Amino acid sequence: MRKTEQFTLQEQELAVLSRVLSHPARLAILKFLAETECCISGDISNEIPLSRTTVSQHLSELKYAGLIKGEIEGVKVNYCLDHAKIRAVSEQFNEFFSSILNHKNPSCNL
Amino acid sequence: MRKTEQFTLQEQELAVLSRVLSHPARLAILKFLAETECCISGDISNEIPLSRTTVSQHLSELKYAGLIKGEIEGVKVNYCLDHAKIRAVSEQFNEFFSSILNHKNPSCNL
DNA sequence: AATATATGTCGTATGTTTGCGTCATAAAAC
DNA sequence: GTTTTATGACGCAAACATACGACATATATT
Repeated sequence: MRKTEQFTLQEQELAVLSRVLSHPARLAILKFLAETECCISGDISNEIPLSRTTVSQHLSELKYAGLIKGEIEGVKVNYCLDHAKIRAVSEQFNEFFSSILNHKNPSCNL
Repeated sequence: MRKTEQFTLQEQELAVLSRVLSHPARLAILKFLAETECCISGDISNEIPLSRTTVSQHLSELKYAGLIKGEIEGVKVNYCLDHAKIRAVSEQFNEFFSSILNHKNPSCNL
């Protein structure tokens, strides 16, 4: 039903990234990982006001999108931000906003 | 079901903005409005590969979020970007990304 | 070996989004 | 005043997302 394939790759890509950022729990996880730098999955579940399973799901979405990395350490899993990817995503948003703002045309006066 | 109220206002706000940007049609509409500066609703429906009703719905979401403005002109409606709001949103994304990137801590080596 | 701990996967219920046809409204053209 | 045109609102079906308990797995501890 969703007709995403009708749009440009740039639009699809930025839409997917936006979707990943469109849940407050995922933003909270990113912020928490930024503060702690590295931490085990359990710590994150304790910090986020949702069940462990739900947090695990959000973590795997963030990982799938490439925003975070996870490393198994025995029974535990250590998660941390992928700074390079996040920088790239930040750039992508910046470019989009710049591109739509730099078309200043005085004929518009609403 | 969505437990958004459990999170900070900043997180909720950015999540809502991200959601608005999370559909390629809405990104395409923003880009089209940037190129044409001002245009009537009908022009947008013709440009976007979705039905007129669906485009109208996306337009009202963008309008509700404040990213675009619409001005009635007789039977037609003239839409255009709200540059100030878009600049503000761009800033909000920037601040979020900066804040999570500026916690460089050498103890993380994944 | 048995138990405890950390984590991911699966199934499922519920809520949300998307897409579109049909209808309502209101200005413009005739 | 009737018809045409542009648009939004409404209602519905299909798809998708969210949240979570129960289960599976695999490493540690005893």
